[in-house]
Amino acid sequence: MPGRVLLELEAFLPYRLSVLSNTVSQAIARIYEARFDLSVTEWRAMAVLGRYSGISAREVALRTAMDKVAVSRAVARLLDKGLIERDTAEHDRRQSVLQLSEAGWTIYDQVAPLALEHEQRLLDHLDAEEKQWLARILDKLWQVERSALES
Amino acid sequence: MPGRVLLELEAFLPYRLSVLSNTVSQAIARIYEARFDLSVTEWRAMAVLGRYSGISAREVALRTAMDKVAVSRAVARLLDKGLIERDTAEHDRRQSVLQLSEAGWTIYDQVAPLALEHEQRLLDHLDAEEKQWLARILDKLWQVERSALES
DNA sequence: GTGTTATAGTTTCATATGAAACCAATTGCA
DNA sequence: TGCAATTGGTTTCATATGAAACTATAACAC
Repeated sequence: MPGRVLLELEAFLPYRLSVLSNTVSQAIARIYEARFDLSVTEWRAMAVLGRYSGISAREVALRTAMDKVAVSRAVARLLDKGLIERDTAEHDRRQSVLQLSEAGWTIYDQVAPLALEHEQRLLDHLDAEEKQWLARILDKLWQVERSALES
Repeated sequence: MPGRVLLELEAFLPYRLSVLSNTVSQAIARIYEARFDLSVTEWRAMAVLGRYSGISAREVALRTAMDKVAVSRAVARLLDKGLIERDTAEHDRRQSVLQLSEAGWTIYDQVAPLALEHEQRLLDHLDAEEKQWLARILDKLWQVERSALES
């Protein structure tokens, strides 16, 4: 066996990120999937629409890092459930103009605090210094991947 | 609008983890999907078998954080491709005993260095201090979620 | 020992997903 | 102008996925 390279999965950053991210996301998802019958993609779309009302599907895709097919389907289901409203942009009739409906806001106002609460519970286990480093490191890694995507 | 809680997706830890993790994993996956016709689940199974030869499917599932259905299917495909071998455990004939085949090791020896190289490229953008904090913080968050799962 | 319960792994079924093809509106440009 | 290339969004199709049902073996209770 000539100097074989062994990959220690438990210590492999991409793997650790993936597992951590999945367990965290699933924990939160369980909250709103069961209680409000929302999928992760649906909630993500609602979350950006709560923050940026009136944006197009394309912008939802950009801001949620979902692909346009996923957004198209999430939008269709949310329309179906009456949680969002859709118009056509006047300046460009290809684009949609999306916003939460009354009913959508009612759900948003229940889910958003729950999600933030869960995040807080997670962050509560880190001290102030650790939180700062985490934010900084995520920013950096984020930018690395962003620039890699463009090249 | 009575003191509405707004969720800023770009600053929401679970979301940032998810996006970062996905872009990182996909970047690596592209390497071996195209070149070696391996899916993420297949490679993960191979990775743990490279490190822990002779374990059962159940243990593969535990160590990869995949569910048993996913493992079952990955194992089936890897057997098909001749990249792993399967026996039955003598002490418990329900359990399988899995290991990489000759051909499996040949692929492993090509993919493992590529994966580690990609990780390195990512970590190269962090200085020593940042790397230490990252490791420490991931450990902590990991444990939080682990203990949450048990309760 | 027999009956019950638990575990390892597979199969089934219904749903989720992404790539590619597609349609419609817009832009670029000769 | 008119026509090719681009863009926003949807649909199709083939594949991935997970929950639940299932099979086979093992462990436990009595």
